[in-house]
Amino acid sequence: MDSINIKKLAEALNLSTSTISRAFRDNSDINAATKALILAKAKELNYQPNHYASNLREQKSKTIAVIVPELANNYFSQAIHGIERVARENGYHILIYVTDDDYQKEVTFIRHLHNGRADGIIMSVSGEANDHNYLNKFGAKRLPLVFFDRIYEDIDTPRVITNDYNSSFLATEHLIEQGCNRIAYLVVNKSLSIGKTRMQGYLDALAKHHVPFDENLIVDCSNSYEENSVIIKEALTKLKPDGVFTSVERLAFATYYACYDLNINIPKDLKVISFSSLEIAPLLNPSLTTITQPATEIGEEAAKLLFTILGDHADKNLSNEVVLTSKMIKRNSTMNG
Amino acid sequence: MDSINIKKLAEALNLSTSTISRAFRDNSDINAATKALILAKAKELNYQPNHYASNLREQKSKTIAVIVPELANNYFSQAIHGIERVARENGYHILIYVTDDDYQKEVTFIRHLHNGRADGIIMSVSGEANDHNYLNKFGAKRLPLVFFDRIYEDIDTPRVITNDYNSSFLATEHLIEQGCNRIAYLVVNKSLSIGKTRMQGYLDALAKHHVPFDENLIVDCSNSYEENSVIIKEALTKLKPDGVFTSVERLAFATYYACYDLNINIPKDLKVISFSSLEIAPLLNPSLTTITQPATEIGEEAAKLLFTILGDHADKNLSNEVVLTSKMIKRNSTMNG
DNA sequence: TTGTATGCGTTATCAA
DNA sequence: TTGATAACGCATACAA
Repeated sequence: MDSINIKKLAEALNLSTSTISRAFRDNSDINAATKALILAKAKELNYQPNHYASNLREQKSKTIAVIVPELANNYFSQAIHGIERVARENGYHILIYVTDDDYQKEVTFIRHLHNGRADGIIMSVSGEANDHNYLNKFGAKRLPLVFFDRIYEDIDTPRVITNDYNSSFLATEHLIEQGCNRIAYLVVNKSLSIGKTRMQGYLDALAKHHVPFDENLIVDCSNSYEENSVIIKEALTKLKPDGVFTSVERLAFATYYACYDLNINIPKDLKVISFSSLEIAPLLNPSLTTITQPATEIGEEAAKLLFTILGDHADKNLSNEVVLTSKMIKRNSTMNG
Repeated sequence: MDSINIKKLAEALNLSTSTISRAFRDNSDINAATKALILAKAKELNYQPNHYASNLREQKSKTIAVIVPELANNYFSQAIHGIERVARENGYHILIYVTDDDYQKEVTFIRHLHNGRADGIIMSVSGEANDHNYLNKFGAKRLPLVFFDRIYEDIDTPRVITNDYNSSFLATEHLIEQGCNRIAYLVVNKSLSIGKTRMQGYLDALAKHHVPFDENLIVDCSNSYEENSVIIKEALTKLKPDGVFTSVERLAFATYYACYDLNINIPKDLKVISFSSLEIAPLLNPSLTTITQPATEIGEEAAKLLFTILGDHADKNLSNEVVLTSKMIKRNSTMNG
């Protein structure tokens, strides 16, 4: 192996390894001149302190892991971008893990991360329907963890969420004001906390406006594009809703496709509103009314929260929950005439 | 520190650390019974071999770095997803770095990755316009590197690309066949190899069909949304093209917005075709004719290529270039009447 | 301000 | 089949 290391650099300069080491650590006492000398020679020889040796020695990795259910989703891409930015500014690196909404993968990822590879975890969860008590099994050794968007309510850890209840309430109210009284609510997994919160806003808005609630109008969809196509088409033809509120953007897309196929006119026959971070919602046919979550900001806040925890050694009374505000943007998919 | 390590586990079982270590390595000779015993106890105590110690010892990290210009882009999200999948299957982890199209960041990332943190790099480049000779400065120590999509032609390293020249040729020909003879070509950076290749297809198609080439119709755009809006509106009004071919999807979106503002009807007044991996292109108004790259597959191939290199110790004659095929999907944005 | 010596947690070599 | 020991590359306590 002809690769450079601290010892060779030390020999080349006729110095000891500790002096070399000090040149790369900001706090240590070292003569400015020797430091400059060392850094120059290091550059020449392309030397960098070995990351794994440093981390083994210092017992931390300057790395955080990000676990998301999916990547082909504007929301998560933007959130990751936000996390990446803040991490970079703090000198941290990020590892990405995609669960594909598979609970088992989530458990495996988390388990394996507890081997020193990461100093902390930022996660949007996948397994609400399953036992998430596994997170409590690490005892005091559990890595600092921050949830964003999709959370486990019974796990006590900081989280960044949006005002979903309120947004759902307003979205439903908007549909009612536009004249809808048979509003279908499309959800991927009713038992997900995010699904439940969003559904409650829907229910309460119906109640407030004395719109009768029909349980059949809660349509439970899947993660499969093909299955959803069937489910939604059947719902549209059998239930004849005049409004659709979808809890995630891909269900809105599926609704659009279904309407194209079934010759249902949006917004004339059916009004559609959706949670979505799609930047080109105005370009859809028709332009889609959205509840837009501040995805990038959510990622940034989650990262900041994690760094606060990682930095703090005493202050444990940091705010445990950050709630950001989504914005409803009315477009043609819910307009009249 | 109450955390578990190999020594404590050894003590707990009255065994030596070497035996413990062997239980976790598949190749070593070890009594099946003791191995089972060790693994059971390890699970009980939540022990996992420390990643950094292992890596320091073995001089490899089982980690690859992925560097992309941006994340809020369907193409790169899908590509990363593909990379992630293959990496996972091979027991590798992935680090994500976003350059925001900043050459300096790219250089910094690459430099810092040469400290053992990653075993290899998969990158779509950002700095074609700059000096990319920095990649040759590492000598024999340069990490295995695979390019995808946006490449440096003068750097000798494996790459995964698509048949861009051909796609551009066909796209331009399609517009000509639809009756266009003033076809604008919108590009982000003319000097990027990907921009050049794609442009050549455009030029050759014009030539083949004896459509006069007007240099002004090559419109050089930027990375700023606002700037592009101005540039494109001016191009549409001054140059009066009857067709637009955009080299990246966000320029197609910008064109749509501009046309909405200027009351230009697509496809009647202006036909639009674009490179794009947008899955909801059919939902746009009007649905967008695209040249769709197999983004996920590109990511997968890039990862496979890298793993071939990482695995190979002798066979250096592996194919240095993988070319995948894009597909043109005709939709309403280029249809007549 | 610099050098010496030790240990971080693991794996490989060698001996038992 | 198992154990003792050295080494991976670095950072710190302590000595000089």
